[in-house]
Amino acid sequence: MHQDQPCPFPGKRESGDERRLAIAAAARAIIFEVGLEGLRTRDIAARVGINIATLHYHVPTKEALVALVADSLRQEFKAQAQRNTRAGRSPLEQLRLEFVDFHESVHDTPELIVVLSALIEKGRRDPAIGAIMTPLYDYWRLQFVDIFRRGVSDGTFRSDLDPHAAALITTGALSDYSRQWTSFRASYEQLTAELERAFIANPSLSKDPS
Amino acid sequence: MHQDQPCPFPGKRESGDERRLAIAAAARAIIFEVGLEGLRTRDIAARVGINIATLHYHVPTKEALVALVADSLRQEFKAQAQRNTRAGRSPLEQLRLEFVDFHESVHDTPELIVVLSALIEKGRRDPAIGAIMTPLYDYWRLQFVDIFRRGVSDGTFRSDLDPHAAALITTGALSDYSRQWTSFRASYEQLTAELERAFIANPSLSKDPS
DNA sequence: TTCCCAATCAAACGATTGATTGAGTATTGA
DNA sequence: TCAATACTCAATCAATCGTTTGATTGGGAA
Repeated sequence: MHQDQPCPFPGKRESGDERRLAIAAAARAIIFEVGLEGLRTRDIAARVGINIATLHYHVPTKEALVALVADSLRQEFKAQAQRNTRAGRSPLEQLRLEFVDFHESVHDTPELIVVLSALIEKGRRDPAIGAIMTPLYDYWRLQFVDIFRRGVSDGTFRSDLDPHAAALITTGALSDYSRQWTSFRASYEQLTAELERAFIANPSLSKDPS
Repeated sequence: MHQDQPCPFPGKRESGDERRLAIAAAARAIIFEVGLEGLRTRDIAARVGINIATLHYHVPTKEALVALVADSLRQEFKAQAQRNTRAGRSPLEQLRLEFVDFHESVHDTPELIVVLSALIEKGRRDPAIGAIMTPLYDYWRLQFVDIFRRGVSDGTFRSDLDPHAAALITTGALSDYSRQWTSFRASYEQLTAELERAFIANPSLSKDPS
């Protein structure tokens, strides 16, 4: 099995944090490839390039390992959220920024949304995972709630728009698209364009009604 | 483990088809409870009330068993589609019928959409499962494509509406809702109402613009 | 009755699973 | 220099996994 450079300095050990990071990354890749039902501790250890006992030294149980993956996702989303501030931008600009960010995220790390979905589903049954994943998904949706709420106030979006429902529609459409884009006959651009048209205020008041 | 009346006539054996049906139902229930990663052939056998060897007599491998579950979903959706014909109804009526049908389906058999999602995700890696699940999900979405297309023609929906994109948004929002409805602050009625407002033609042409 | 065969089961097989043991080796601070 | 700490691994464990074997049951056809 492939092993992505376990250590930049051969012979030198990685620190505990680096190991845990590498373990989480390997676990993610495997979940992406064979799903949670195909996740084996031995495969993770092999991919990181360490012994199975070493894996258990850093992450005591498989349960803790899945929680580690969940937390690594949380940290990654948190970092992404802090990277680009949306201050001073109009609601429509912010919405389009979210669309672009999501597309880049799916393009750069396609495993991300797949693993996210798998863990959200697992969080439905496992409270420990749910405690991490549910707030994470909620946070993403609340970003849209905020955008829509302010867009309604300034007249960008329809006055009868329900921010919570609209946010739910948006995140649902985006995540569904990224899960299944292979079989869709609509491009991402078509999807986001339709989402915009679905929510923006009626343009016929300022445009020529045909 | 619980066992739901394996045979109406105690002592009499079930036919092969009945057994396979019961096996599929048991497997579905287990997938709903513990996910694909928790699915064990022994647990299925125990729930049906048969020996593990008998299970393998009817369904040779675990792989074939998952395929059986996928096919049982396909048959169920097919039956549902044929049950209620939408002939002679307006596009908006048909859209609302789809909303009601979906809500009833989620309410009556909440396991359905969960197992469906799990198998669609598995179908992303397993061609045998994908061959069953992808057309199934596509068919559902195409129902909406048809509704939107005809709704655009007769002026019910926006003239600039993209039927494929709108269908993708609709199915994505519905499936996402049913997967996560516990943490949403919007009700199903709010969701479907917002979906309608997102797609129907601008009412300001016939209503008083404030 | 006799034979056939779908259906069933108790028991076990070989492999794999997550996890542990105990003996190490490198690193660090005193 | 030395002991404590952090880390690693070969070897192994008990449990569980999907699957198989070989025998048995019972109803219908010949």
